[in-house]
Parts: sequence; C-alpha cells; structure tokens
Amino acid sequence: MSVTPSAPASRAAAKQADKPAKVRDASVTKSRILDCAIQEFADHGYDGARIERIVKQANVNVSLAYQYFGSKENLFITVMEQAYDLMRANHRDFDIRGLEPLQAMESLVRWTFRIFVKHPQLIGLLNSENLHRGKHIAKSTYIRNLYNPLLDTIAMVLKRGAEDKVFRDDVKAEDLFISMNGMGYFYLSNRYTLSVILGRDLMKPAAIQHHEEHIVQVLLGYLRP
Amino acid sequence: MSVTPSAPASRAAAKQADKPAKVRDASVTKSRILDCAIQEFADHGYDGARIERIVKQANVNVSLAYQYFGSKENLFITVMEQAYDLMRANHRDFDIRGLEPLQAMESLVRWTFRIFVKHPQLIGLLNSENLHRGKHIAKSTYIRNLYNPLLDTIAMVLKRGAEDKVFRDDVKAEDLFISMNGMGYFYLSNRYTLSVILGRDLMKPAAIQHHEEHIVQVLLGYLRP
Amino acid sequence: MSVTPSAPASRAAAKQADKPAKVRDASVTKSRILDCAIQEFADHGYDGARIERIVKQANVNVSLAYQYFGSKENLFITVMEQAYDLMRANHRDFDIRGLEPLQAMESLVRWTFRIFVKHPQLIGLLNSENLHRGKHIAKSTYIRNLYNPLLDTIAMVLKRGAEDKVFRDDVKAEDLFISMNGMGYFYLSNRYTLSVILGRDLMKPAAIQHHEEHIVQVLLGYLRP
Amino acid sequence: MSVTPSAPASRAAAKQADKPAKVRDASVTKSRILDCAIQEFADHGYDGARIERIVKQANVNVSLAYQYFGSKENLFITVMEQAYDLMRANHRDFDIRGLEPLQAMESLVRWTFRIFVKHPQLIGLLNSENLHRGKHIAKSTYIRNLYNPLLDTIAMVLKRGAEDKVFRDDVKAEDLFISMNGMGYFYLSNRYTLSVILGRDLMKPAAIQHHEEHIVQVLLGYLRP
DNA sequence: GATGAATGAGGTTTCATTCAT
DNA sequence: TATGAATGAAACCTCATTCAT
Repeated sequence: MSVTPSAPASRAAAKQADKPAKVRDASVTKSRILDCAIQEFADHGYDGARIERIVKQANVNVSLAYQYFGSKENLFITVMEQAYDLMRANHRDFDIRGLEPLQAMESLVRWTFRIFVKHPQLIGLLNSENLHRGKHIAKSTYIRNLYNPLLDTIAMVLKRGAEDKVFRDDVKAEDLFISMNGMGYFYLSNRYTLSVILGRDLMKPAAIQHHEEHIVQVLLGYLRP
Repeated sequence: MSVTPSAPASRAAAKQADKPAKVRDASVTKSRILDCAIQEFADHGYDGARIERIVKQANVNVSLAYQYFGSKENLFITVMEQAYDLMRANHRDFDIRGLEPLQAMESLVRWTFRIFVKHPQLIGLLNSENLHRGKHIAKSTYIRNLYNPLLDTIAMVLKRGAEDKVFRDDVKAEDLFISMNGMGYFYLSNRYTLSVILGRDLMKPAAIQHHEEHIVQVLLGYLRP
Repeated sequence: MSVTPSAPASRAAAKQADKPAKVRDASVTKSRILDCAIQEFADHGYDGARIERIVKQANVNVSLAYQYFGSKENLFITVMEQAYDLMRANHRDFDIRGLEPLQAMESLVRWTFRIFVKHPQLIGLLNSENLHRGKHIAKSTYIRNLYNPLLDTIAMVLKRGAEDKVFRDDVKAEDLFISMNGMGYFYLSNRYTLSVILGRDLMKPAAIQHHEEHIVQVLLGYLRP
Repeated sequence: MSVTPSAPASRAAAKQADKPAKVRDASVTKSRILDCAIQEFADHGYDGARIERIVKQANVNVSLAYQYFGSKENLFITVMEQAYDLMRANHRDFDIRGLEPLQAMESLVRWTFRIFVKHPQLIGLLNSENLHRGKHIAKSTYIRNLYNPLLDTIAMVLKRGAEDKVFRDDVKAEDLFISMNGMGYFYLSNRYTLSVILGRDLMKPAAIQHHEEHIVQVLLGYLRP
C-alpha cells in the first residue's frame, strides 16, 4: 500500500475532503479571523459589517471571534491598526536613495496611488472610519502614536528639489501630502458615484493608468519653479 | 363666543409655546421629514442611520415616514436625489460670463470647493453611497439621467483658455473635473483620519482657507502652458 | 346555517378560537407584561428569569416588552417597585383603631405573616434582590423614598401597650419589625432547604397555621412585661 | 553560591513572588477550586455564578474544573454539601455539658446566629438554593441523609429546662429551631432591602451585636414559663 | 494532572416595518 | 393626514461545555 502525497489518507482529512485539516493554532486562527474582518469591514463599513459573515468566512464560530477580540468595535479597531500598519509599511518600503528629485517625486506620486490600487480595502476602511468621525481610531493609542514616514520622505525630496532649482521652494510637505493622497483616493473611493456622472467604468486598467499619469502631470506641473 | 382661525386657543397649542402650531400640510411635513433624513443619513451613513431618530427630529410618527417614503431605502434614494439636485443647482448658479479664462477657472475651483464646505452633508452622503458601491443611486432613474453642468463649464473654460494661450491645450475636462473635486473632497471627507496623522484640526477656518489657496495653486499651476 | 351564540363568528375571533380578540390598549398590555414579569422574576430570580418566557406568557413579543421597559434590568426595577407598593398597601390597609394593644399586636403579627403567605412572589423577589446586594432597588428613587407605614403602626401599638402596662416598655419598634417579618419570611423563603432537614412539607395549610400560632406566641411572650 | 530550600531561585517562582509554586496535587487543586466556587456561588447565586470567574480565582483552567466536577450543577451540589457540612460541624462543636438550661439556651441562640455572621457565604448559598426550590440539594443523597445535630441539642436543652421549671413545657424543638435560625438569618440575608427601608447599615458590629441581644431576649422571653 | 483551542445553544437587545384606528 | 400599538427577523454577545494534546 502506498500513499501518494497528493492524497492525504488521514482520517481528519477524509472527513472533510474539501477542507484541509484545521490546525489548532491560536495565532493562525486569530489572524485568519482578522483577515476576513478586514475584508468585511472594508466591503460594508462598520455598521454594515456582520460578525456572522466574518466568522463563516474564517471557518470558525462567533464565540471564538469574541474570545479573541472582545467586541465588534474592538475587532474593528484592530482592523484599522492593521490598515495603518499596511500603509506605513508600504510607505517605508519606498526607497528614493540614488534618485534625482524629479524622478523621486514622480515615483513617490505613482507609488502612493498604487498602494490604494493594490489594497482597495484601505479605501473602504478609511471611508467608514471618517463617516464615524474617527471615533474608533481615536480609541487606539497605537494609531494615535503612529509616526508617518511618507511626510518625511516628501519633505526631504521637496528640499532637495528646491536646492537643485527643479522645484519651487514655497511648497509645504503637508499640502503636497494631502493632494497626493487626495487625488488618488477620491478617484478610487468615489468611483461609483463618479461612474454615474461620467457614464464610464473608472476601474478599467487603462482608466486607472490614465489617471495615474494625470496625477503625475498635475503635481509635477505644480512643483515647477 | 367665536374662535378665529389664526388664534388657536386649544390647550394642545398652549402646551408647547416654542413650537409653531403643527400645520397639517402633507408637502410641508414630507419635506420636513426629508430634511431630517438628509442630516441623519449624512451623519451616520445608510446603515448607521435610524428611522426613529429621523422622525423624532421631524416631530412626526414613524408610520408617517413609511406612508410617504415606503421604506428606508426609498427614503435614502430620495435623499440622494436631493443631494444631487443641490450640487447641480450650485454648479449651474456659477456664472462665468464676462470672466477671463484664468479668472474663470480660479473662481470655478474655489466655487467647487466651497460647495462642499457649505454643504458638509454632501460628503457624508457620497461617502456612504460609495461604501455601498452606488447601489442606491443606481436605482434612481432620476439620478442616472442627470446631466452635469459642471463638466460643460469646465470644458468651455478650458477651450477658451487654450485659444488664449493661457492654458496648455492637452487638458481633458473629465480629468480636471476629478482633480478639482477630489482635492477638496478628500480634504473634507478624510479630515478625521488626517487629523490623527497630521495632529491638527483641519476644520479651522484658516486651515480651510489655506487649503483652498493650495488647490488653486496646484490646478492653475498644472494648467500653465 | 345557524350560528350558536357561544361560537363567535367574527373573522378576528375565528382566526384564534381560543384567545379573546386582543385589545390594543397600551396600558393594559403593559400591565399584563408587568404581571407576568413579577411571576417570572419571583420564580427564577433576576438571573434565572427569561424575557422570552415573560412575553410568551403575556402573549406579546419581545420587542414590545423592550419598547415599554427598555431593558431587563429596568423591567425588574419596575417589578420591585410594584412589590414594594403591594407591601405598603397591605400594611396600610391594616386598621388597629378600636383594638386593645394586645389584640392589635396579635392581629399585626398575623397580618404581616399572611401578606407573605398570600403573595409568595414577594419572597422570591426579595430573595433575589438581596442576592444582588440590593443593587437594583438602589437605582429606584421611588423605592428609596418610600415611606414604610408598618414601622409607625408598630411603634404606636407598642407605646399604647406600654402605657397600659400590658407590654414591657423597653422594646424598640425596629427590632420588633425585623423579628416580626423575619420569623414569617424565613419560614417561607427557606421552606425548601428546611423541608430537607425537617423531612416534612412546610406548606401544608395546617403547618402554616401552626407556624402562625408559633410566631404569635413567641412575639407576645417577648412583649410580656 | 548556595541555594537555601526556603528561597526558591527558580524562574517560575521568581515570576510571581506572592504565589507559592503551584503544586501538582489533585486533591489540593480540587479543594482550591471548591473554595473559590463556594465564594462565587454565595456571591452571585447559581445563575449568576460564572465558571470562568471561579477557575480564574483558583488559578486553574476551565477544563480542569470540568474534569473534577463534571458540570456547573454538580459543582454547585458539591458546594452545598460543603455548606451543610460546615453548619453541622459548627453545631456539633457546641458543647452544653455542664451548663444550666437557661445558660445553655442563651449560648445556643448566640452560637446559631454567630455561625451565620462568621460564614456569610451560607446565607447566599441557602438563598440561591431556595430560589431554585431546593432542586439541587434534592439531587444529593448525602444532604438528604444528613442528620442534624442542632435539633437534638435544642430538644435536650428544652427538656432539661422544662424539668427544672425554668422553661415552659409546651415548646416544640422544631418550632424553636426555625425561630432561632430565622431571626438571625433574615436579619443577615435581607440586610440590603432592610437597609433601604430602615435607612441604616445593619452590618456595623454594634448593630449586629444589638440584634444578637434582641434575639436572645425574644427567645428567652418566649421560653419563660 | 493540566492546558489552550474551539464550539453551540441561547440570551438580551435593536430596528425596520406593518396593523388598526 | 396622522398616530400609537404591535411584530419578526436578525443583530451582538455570553457561557457552559467539549476537543485535542
């Protein structure tokens, strides 16, 4: 009798042919719940999200989610912390060493937009949280104390560019930070209401690509001395 | 003894001196409900909104709201129609006749931002609707068929500016429309999460004013030939 | 086809032959819920009581109970207020005018015991509330401000008896109040655990009657000068 | 470097200086759980008690409590058995040899009251069990077959007192047993609801002492021939 | 002997909605 | 036109209990 690796003969596996044997590992299960929660909260917002759906997706039961996270609100706060971590990590990954100010800024603009394109959940989560006036993140000391690396990067590139006379020298990093994020965020977050007005699908790859070019042109145009 | 119609001597009226005697006028009552609904949906989003709160605010009975609007969803759709009407009306009010392209565009940019500042409910409503992937406005033929005057105005100003050589000639009205709205919208809609990151209050009049100038600079900078 | 008078042919009645046509009267319904709640809380204590059972008994649904009482705790508080009202009303009904001190006191003792016998719910309610350290009644300003008529009656009888030299003159009304209530209350409240120890049923009418005589003897014996 | 036996240097012990190194001894652990269970059930009653709290207090795992006691109900039954044991043991400790009937009875009355004062958990446990109509102790053959020493002691003292003509001779031991227990029990068990009525704290040492004297007077007064 | 992970049944509460007048 | 009474489905959350090691 031989056992092929692709056909697990264990009894546990036999019981539920489609599902892999469930591992009893708290941290794995916990993060599985968290992942599903991110999706659910991003898709439906805080009020529209359903614990039931989250745990069904995560293949566990409701009680377990409560054992791990305590309450819906607490789960959401944890989700937001993950979201902020994700943004920060992405921003920190961006490396401008060895790039000319102009090149660096262009990359930065594209990069910032692409984070939102790549992680559309961020849009939904931030959207919902702003609807709630930021009351959930206000409860997270973790988020409140988070340092934002993007702002510094922008400031640094701005300074170099001004020194090299390729940028105007009266631009504030915070203003640029808001514009940079805003132009991409709005396009993605309001795509549904915009679609109705503009009568076309904004999520087609070509359309997204086009908007990225547009953002680059607007912001670099603004920076010209 | 006679009772004049304009001077109600009833005890009911005497009970609440501050409130005007409730008029039994269907259209008045209906629009009172609608006004309160706008506020509630803007404040809490579709899922967070409560019929109970709306009617209490409007000083009517729950059943009456249902009689007039049929369902929560239908009430929300009507609210969104009002919101779109409001935006359209504001955009149409904008008059560029007699203005130079540069002046016209600057006014347009400021005007667009100020609409959102003046009617903050628009932010909440659009926010919520986008969280729902636009599924409610999709059910309104009224909104779907709405013609947007702003786009045309932008196109017209762009054309004149290009002819006068004060604008570059490769700018698309739709792109500018998105940027114009996005830079203001994002600032306002994400003010709560931004406040946490930036550590300051974005709604102070000076801050709002500053951002308006910033938007103007960015967009006019971009349009320079 | 004939219709017998005992078989109501109305459609409403026909739908539910066993139940009388439900009257839509808020105060009636509310007090029906309250009555059932008294029974449920008395039978099972606060923690053991089930809203579900209360409303099923009252022939309404859960939501209505919440509409009227807000929460389980609030319903319980209302129940306790009713209980205190009941005790007070009973005590006030007791009339000693025209009775000799000895006679008056005997009647008072019997009367006090009989209130508990007649309203066994009082035992369960007080039992549960004391298990909770009185935390629910502490939330009722109504109960906190309640004046207790029994104490005064006792004091009055004691005074007259002492003047007539049929009672000792060093008895404090509060002490007697506690003894009077305690001897009856304990017998009834602890009947189940006592039954196990004594091996007999304490609730047989003869047993109850016997205990009443016993209480009378003990307390009047104590009062003898 | 030497290690003295009284100063455990292990890391586990160092971690929690206040707690003794946990001994892996079944009977010790079991009785630790039981002790915590007594407190929890006494404090919150059967329905209000939480397994979670018990095991946390006992510093063990939920599963262990189930391994030892099988179910919440069974644990409670064991708790009640302990309670009855405690009462019995206390009553048996009472020694009347060499005391005059009057002295003996006075001591007995005080002793009975003091047991409840000293072990307030008894109140909570009996309270809860009576709320449940004694259904848990009914399941314990141990408790059902328990012989009660107090009753015999009372009977004996009564007999001697009647022979010596210091007590009336028509007093039944069972009646006195109930009164004796009831007067003390009620004072303690209903202290919270009584506090509201009487507006004072019944648990102050002086108040308790006063009530003890009162009980003695009432019961000895009753026994006078 | 002891533990951490996981479950299921059921509890309280909320809320959009309809009924009856 | 307007109201108060009543409902049902479903939401969040709890808790005794069992599984697997």
